[in-house]
Amino acid sequence: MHHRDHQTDSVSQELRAHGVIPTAQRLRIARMVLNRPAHFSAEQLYEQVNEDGARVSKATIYNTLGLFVEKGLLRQVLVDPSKVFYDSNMTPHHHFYDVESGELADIDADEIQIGALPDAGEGVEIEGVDVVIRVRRSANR
Amino acid sequence: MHHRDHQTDSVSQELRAHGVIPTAQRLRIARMVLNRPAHFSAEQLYEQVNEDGARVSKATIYNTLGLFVEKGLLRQVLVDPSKVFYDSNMTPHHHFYDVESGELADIDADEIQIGALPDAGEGVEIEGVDVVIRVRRSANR
DNA sequence: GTTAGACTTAGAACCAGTCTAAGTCTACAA
DNA sequence: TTGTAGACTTAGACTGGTTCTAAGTCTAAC
Repeated sequence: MHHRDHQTDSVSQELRAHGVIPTAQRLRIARMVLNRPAHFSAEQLYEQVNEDGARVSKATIYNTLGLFVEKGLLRQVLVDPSKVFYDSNMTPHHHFYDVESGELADIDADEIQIGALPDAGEGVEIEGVDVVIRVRRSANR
Repeated sequence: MHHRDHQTDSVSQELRAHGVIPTAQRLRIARMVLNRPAHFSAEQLYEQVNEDGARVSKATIYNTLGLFVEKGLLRQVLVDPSKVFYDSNMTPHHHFYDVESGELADIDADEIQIGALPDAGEGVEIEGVDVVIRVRRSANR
């Protein structure tokens, strides 16, 4: 692995702040994905990370994605039954999903007013609210 | 296949009304699943359908679920990254998803007021809006 | 320097879902 | 009643996203 200043740069600090030990692979992934709105699948990330010759294994891609989700650096987006998408935008927001192209677009949380949430019951904690608007860019025009 | 009155009963008519030719397998599945609120996976349906000795193949389970979704008799619910759930409640509604147990519960559409939807753009048709509230029945009590 | 523990890796394994090719059923015509 | 066509069902092979395993690498601390 090349020697870089892995200890002091801002991405490194961001990982530490979330309880993630920064390794070369995690930094490489974090630089491509965090601090920039991005929607991507594990496979897409794998290809992007290894564009210039294989460096990071698939197992590490999956391990890192799982870890980043667990530590609050990424969210999963479930829109395609066949694979998981990840979203680096951690601000509260929702999604347009183009059923035909598979494209995802963010919707700011304040563009959708959700009224009082129904009571979930005793001792039930709400972990998150996901809104997906499925759209079709029809064969018009 | 046993002889029953496949042509005139109400389930049969419901299938025909949705453009689905009623076969013995489709009727068996429809009777277990339609006209009753139900959340289930393909695997769960496969087991339930064949409780008393194997009758309906996995391929037919998947074919039938896909057909029923296409014809508006069922909806898919994407909450678990590893498999698809199906919902026989076709009235507009949303879901609580218990992250730990995997249980799904319906929320009536009118319990969640969604404000004006953001404009999706020119010639873009909204196919559906899915709201999932992820909950955790914490380790209390 | 050694060591321990955490991380990464290649490749095997897993499993939900799809495909294939052969067989079955049904409706209908002759 | 037989033949035929088209739609459906089936077992089992296959696919592809994801996870597991076991061995190797790295690094921080002693």
